[in-house]
Amino acid sequence: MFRTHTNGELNINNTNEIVTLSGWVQKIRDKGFMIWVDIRDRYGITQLIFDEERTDKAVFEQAKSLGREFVIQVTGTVIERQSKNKNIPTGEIEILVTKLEILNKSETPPFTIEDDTDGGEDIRMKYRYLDIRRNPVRENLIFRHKVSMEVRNYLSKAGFIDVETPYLIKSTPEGARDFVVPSRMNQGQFYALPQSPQTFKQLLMVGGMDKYFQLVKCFRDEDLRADRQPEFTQIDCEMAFVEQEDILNTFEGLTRHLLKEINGVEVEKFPRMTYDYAMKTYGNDKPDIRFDMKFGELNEVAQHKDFNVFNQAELVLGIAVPGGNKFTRKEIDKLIKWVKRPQIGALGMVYARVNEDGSYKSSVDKFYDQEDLAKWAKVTNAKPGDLICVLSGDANKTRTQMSALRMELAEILGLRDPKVFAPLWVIDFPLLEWDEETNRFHAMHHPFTSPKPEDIELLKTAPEKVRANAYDMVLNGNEIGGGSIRIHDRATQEMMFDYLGFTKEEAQEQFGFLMNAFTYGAPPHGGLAFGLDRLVSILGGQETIRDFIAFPKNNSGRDVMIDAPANIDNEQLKELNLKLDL
RNA sequence: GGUCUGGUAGUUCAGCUGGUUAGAAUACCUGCCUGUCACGCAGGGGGUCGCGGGUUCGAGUCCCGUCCAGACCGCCA
Repeated sequence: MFRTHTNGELNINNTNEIVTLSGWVQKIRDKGFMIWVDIRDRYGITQLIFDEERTDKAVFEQAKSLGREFVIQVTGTVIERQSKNKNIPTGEIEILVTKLEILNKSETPPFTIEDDTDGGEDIRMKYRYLDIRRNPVRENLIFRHKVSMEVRNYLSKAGFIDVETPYLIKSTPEGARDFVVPSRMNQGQFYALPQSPQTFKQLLMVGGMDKYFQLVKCFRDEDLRADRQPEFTQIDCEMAFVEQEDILNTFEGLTRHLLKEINGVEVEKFPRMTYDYAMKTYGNDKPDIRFDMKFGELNEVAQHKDFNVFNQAELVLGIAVPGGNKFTRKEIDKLIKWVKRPQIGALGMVYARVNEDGSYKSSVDKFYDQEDLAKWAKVTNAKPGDLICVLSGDANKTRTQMSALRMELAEILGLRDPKVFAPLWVIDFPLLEWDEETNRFHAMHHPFTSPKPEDIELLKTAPEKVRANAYDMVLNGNEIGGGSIRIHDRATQEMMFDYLGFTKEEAQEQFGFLMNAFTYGAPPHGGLAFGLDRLVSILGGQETIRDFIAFPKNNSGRDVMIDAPANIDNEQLKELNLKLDL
């Protein structure tokens, strides 16, 4: 037997018991006459003691040979410590060791296995198995486990059936780039890894499964970000015989359950916001509503004077920064420099201070008097002590820039509290989106999304105005889930493919299986998918999803631990009938 | 595909307008230490300054190229 107890459970009540413990050497404190060794496992830390008087000489010498991260097994007596450590649960006792066995030695690890490690991202990823021994990473993985178990339990109890769908499927040109897998048995042909099990879950609805869910890996061959991995996990769900309202209620229920069980937070009914409103008010389809700073459109109150920058602008936008008047000139200059960075791309920023006495001081006093600025304050809802920031130019660009500035300001002001949760639904997304590159419409969500019946007529005259039965769940400025009511009849689906620029033959070749299925009694259905990695990281209060993934990829899509992707040898290429042209 | 930032000891970093033998902390090794728990004290070892080229009497430092890492933009139905 390797252990009678874990390293986190012994306390003063176990005094005088003879126990066996196993674990890793966390720390050795050699005082000469006495050696303390902290032994660690997943459950905690227990202090071992070896001393000249009470410990057998051979064991004492053996203890001197230990090093960091050695795996050891000890047997000894639980004794009360002379000086106690109140910071850890086992801090009142220690083990007077009578038998020490080194189960495995260890090289000196490349970084310290501590909460505040000295290791950088790169080295931690290369030795991820050591990184996982650290409390924060281990706790994150356990946290993820808790979230996914809550999800499974909740959905299972609600009658959802977990069905696995295939990973080796067919490449389609819509959406993100596919990861492809060559087929040996079908030379010259390729599988694709699914970007999502979309069509399969719809076919499950045709198959009468009614309520389906799956915690499923999805793959997208696109560039990475701090919150984006090439393989990621979705909580994928679909329901038949439902309207949008049923789906919103079901998954609002799930999210509320998670916030309560995982975070102990009760939230109100989720606010709903149309896509148009979100874009106009926050410049963004995933607004962070933990704080206010809504956009105010200043065209009417700022375009009557000689200030040409504003007069020539399509849109003049202002936001009121709460308490922003306390910013120094230097801090404001820094903000101006920030919006002028190429990533943001604003040409400048106009600002107006709202003094405590209600008077104004702006960077454009030459053009605007107190009365003008009072109107700005009204439109942006600025109060005394605030700072009004104004950007102008092309409408879409200005909204995007202001949205970035709003988030930056919230960050500076500490308004993005990870312990505060502000979920909402964004609804009525546009069905189509014009793509400049290919000069045609793209499905904004995906081509299986149904248009709102009352907007279908617009498809002929103003396709960009057609709204879809599509919705996103947004939490703290992140899209954590999205879905739609799907098309479930062949004619509408054919029409959609037609609008998206597919020929009849292309549509049939790529999605014939789905449209055929629709002709055999497909029920009305719809669903939603959550990004589990992102959801977990937000509930866990952290920015990056990487620390909630056991073995993540780096910025360039590489696994630096196993060094993948890698070359394959010529034999393998030959077997697949592939030639490299590099 | 693009913008920005970085690459110096095992690790995290400092190293100014180019100028002796490239530093600190931590980790590691040795010794000392009668209750440590971020133990303490003394000593020691440890460097292809990412790589290639250039400018210069002289390059960690300046220039060009390149590779790697990170953040962001494009992209992510």
